[in-house]
Amino acid sequence: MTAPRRAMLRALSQAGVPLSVQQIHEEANRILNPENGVGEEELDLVTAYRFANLLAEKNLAQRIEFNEGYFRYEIAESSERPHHHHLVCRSCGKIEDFQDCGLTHLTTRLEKESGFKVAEHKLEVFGTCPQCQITSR
Amino acid sequence: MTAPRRAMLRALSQAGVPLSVQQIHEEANRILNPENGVGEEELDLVTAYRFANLLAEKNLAQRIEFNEGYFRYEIAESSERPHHHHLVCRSCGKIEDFQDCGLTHLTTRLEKESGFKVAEHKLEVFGTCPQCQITSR
DNA sequence: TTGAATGCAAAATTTTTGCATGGAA
DNA sequence: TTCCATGCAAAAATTTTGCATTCAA
Repeated sequence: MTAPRRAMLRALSQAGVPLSVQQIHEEANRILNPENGVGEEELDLVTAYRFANLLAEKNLAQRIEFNEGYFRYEIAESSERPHHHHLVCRSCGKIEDFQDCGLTHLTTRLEKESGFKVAEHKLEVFGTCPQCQITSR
Repeated sequence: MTAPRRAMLRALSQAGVPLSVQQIHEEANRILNPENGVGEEELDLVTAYRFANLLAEKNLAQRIEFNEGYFRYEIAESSERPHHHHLVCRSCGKIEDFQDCGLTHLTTRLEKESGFKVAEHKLEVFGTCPQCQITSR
């Protein structure tokens, strides 16, 4: 367990929302040394890519997509942070979690109808958060 | 309406499943001239990128993500092809559609609980298709 | 001490942009 | 004719790989 990895894990857990590799890189560098500016990072972007891939391979993190064209990473489900999905504000990017997606019913139905064995589902909900609804009026 | 665009639209509609830009490019070239091999395409990959972006901007196509790290494109919902989601085989890549995702309930609940105005949801289901379940035994 | 993780450089891949040409309407 | 779409070249952005060095255990 090295300092860069500790910083990246901390970045992920304190963010509380899925982060892109770029964001992991930025946040982790801030944690390592808040004084540093851009270009004087101690943590290389390559290391962030490698670590993110590693986490995903080992199923320690999940890859999430918000229709941005790249992955975000989030610490895997656990008893502390159980199965959940995201409600994303298209305007300001705010992310809220929600649980009880109620998809077990659907899963059962699909398995019956299609013969597939369902392993997982990916659900993200997009809209406008309360603040942005006011602002945009 | 040019030949390349006609071919790309036809590729999308005859595929019936969301295609990546690379796939749109390949399929459209096949349609334009089945004799051509790789490297002698008449349709440039750049054109496929531009057209895919155009379709998405104009809401004539939807961007779909299957956790592959890139977008797939699918002709937008219509009365002929109403709101649906995808059931994707992780083993062979087979894609089946399904309707009645039953998420209006969830949407209502989320709007009430979070104050968000929900605009859309992304749902994709992953698993193993019947054939692959047999093969992998 | 030793293997794994890192940084740096470079390469590979993917996507976008600029610009002159060509073709549809 | 006129403007938009295209191809080609090049650039930009993103992600991966190679390798020597460093560091945690």
